[in-house]
Amino acid sequence: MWIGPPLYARVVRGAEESARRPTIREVAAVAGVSVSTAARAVNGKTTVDPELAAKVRGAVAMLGYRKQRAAGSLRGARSGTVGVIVDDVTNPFFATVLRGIENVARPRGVMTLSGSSDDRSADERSLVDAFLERGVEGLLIVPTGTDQSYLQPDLRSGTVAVFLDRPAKFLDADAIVSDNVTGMRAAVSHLVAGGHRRIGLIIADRPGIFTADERQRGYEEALHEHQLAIDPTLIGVTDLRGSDADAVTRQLLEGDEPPTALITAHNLITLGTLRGLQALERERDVALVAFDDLALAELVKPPLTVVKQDAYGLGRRGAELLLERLEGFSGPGRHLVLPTTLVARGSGEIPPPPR
Amino acid sequence: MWIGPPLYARVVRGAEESARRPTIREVAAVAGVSVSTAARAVNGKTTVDPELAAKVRGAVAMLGYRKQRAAGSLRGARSGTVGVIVDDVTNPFFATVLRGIENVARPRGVMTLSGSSDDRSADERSLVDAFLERGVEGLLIVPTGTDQSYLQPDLRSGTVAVFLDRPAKFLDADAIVSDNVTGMRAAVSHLVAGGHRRIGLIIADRPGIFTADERQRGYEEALHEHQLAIDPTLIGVTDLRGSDADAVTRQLLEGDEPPTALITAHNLITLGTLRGLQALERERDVALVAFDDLALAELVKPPLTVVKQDAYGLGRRGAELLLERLEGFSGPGRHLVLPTTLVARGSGEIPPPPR
DNA sequence: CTGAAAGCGCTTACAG
DNA sequence: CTGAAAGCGCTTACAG
Repeated sequence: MWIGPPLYARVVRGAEESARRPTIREVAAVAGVSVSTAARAVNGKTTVDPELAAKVRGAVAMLGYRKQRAAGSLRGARSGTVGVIVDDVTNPFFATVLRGIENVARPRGVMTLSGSSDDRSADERSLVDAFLERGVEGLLIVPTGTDQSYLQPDLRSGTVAVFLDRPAKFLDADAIVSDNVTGMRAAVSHLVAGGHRRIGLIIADRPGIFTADERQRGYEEALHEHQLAIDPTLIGVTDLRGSDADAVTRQLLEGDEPPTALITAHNLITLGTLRGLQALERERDVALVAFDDLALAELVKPPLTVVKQDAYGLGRRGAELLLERLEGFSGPGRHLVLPTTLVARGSGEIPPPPR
Repeated sequence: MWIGPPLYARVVRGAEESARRPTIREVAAVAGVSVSTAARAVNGKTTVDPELAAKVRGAVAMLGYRKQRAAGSLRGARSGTVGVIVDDVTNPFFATVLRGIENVARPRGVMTLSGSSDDRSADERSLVDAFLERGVEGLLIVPTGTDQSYLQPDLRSGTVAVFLDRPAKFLDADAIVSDNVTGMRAAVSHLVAGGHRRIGLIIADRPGIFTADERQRGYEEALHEHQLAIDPTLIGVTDLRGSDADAVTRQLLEGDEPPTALITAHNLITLGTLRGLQALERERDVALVAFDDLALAELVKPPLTVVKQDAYGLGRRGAELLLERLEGFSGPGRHLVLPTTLVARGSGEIPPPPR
């Protein structure tokens, strides 16, 4: 076998001082086998003479060889990456979704590229572009409100997409969501059972966002079911992130016929509402049921009654749906709905004032 | 120009029904230019006739072309990815670090592969392996305790690594950490100034973990400075995640000469300690200063006095250090220390009981 | 400003 | 079980 000068030089120098990474060709040269055999050994194929495989392992260790999957993926090998887009990793709900994905994907050799869209469609799209350029096999997306039909061509050419927490719009794809309507109905029913008739809802101003719409629908359906009127003065609307939930809460409680109980539609709103209640010193006489659990929920006074979502399960099951398709499943989009759980801790069991 | 049958067929069919992604070659064919020119246009090089560039853009749109960076990175083009390893994304501290990284890297065209090590060295290494196989240009790592010298060969061949929250061991590399010692000293001094003499510390059992060691050192130095003895019966040790901090706290407070104030060494411990204090109904008479802020810290009773770390800054500045090296900076490892801030909210201002 | 050609590091049939 | 060779989709000198 003839070894050209540059290769020869590298092999002789070993891994000492080069700026380049060693290649499979160099591994093969050092091990004294062909590139094919070196590649087979590196990839753990069983059809390799154990002695040669050992030589290859030795060469790999000596050179500090690392396979570059990018090269193989050009020839059709899997890239072993998926792209994940969440609203904001900094929100524990989405961090938990991400961890659920990772815990399913990683043991199967799939790593996650991730990014936060901050619920902006433009950011969602630029993240999708960036991920696809980088060869992800699939996408797990918490979609923004608008429209996901832009993914159609990519789905046709083999990319797989699964939508988390909210379904895609104008696109047939797998989706996995929480049972927002039932969760919200449970919150309302719990308060009604506790004697409340004036139940306020504090929700973010996100028309078109699935979770917001569904939760509002659950609220209205439950009121209807309990023969209670939908009173717009009981519904407080915050900005997208719920950063003014504090003020909105106070306003709601300072109305003429204020609610005796409140429901907050997501975890960031809950923070503001708690602040508002504490500022008014009303946290012990206004009932509160919060959508989403919080780390300190049991430790505030009174402890927070919540509707828990299975954020981790959203990630896990979503990743499973994706991996099934990467391993060959094809068929129309599947829609999974994960149950929510009402956890009574105290704040939701405050009775209405006697009248 | 001769177009072979398969290419021709694809072009004629358009993006309709293929399972393959369109290539730059097809874009070039449709636009009626050479591959070189198509590539130049796609990459936004200015040395392209505007008319041809427009044709190329048209072909790109028509075919739904997406560049495969993997191919280019084989020829030396940048991969536009970095790998991030944190302890656990589910911990808001690390999620914020990750977001800080993303917010610096993404505008510069660099996407993040990420994973949680759960503070296990084996997981750290397998994540590093997985990321390097996938062609990351650099690594941002919250290292586990052991030893990072295994990265030496990769650093020599051009990989860049920056260590976050804790420095690397046995490896010369950039690192950015919080000022744990000063933060802990501030906590102790604050309590001493409030009249406390018996100040307990609840810390995780992580010998060799930089943050734990430094915080314990800060605690001991500050006691020394204030002429207070280091009393082992005032130091409670929890497991790695602080999941038994509840029990450890109660034990500490039920000793013969219990502390009148407590310091918790990280956010997960704080949750357990608060639970322990509430169970004993002592949260209003034992002072508490917590390392790390928490979402509901202002809303518990009494509101939590904390030593805040700049988690976001850790991510941002860490990413900046990394990008500087990717853009050519070389030199010995730099070490940055970010200040911490004591935020007095109530729990840390509880006076010791009169004696 | 444009195009033909080489080559990055792998994987993958194919022949032995 | 092994090896020689082709080729994935780009980028990059190089020649015009």
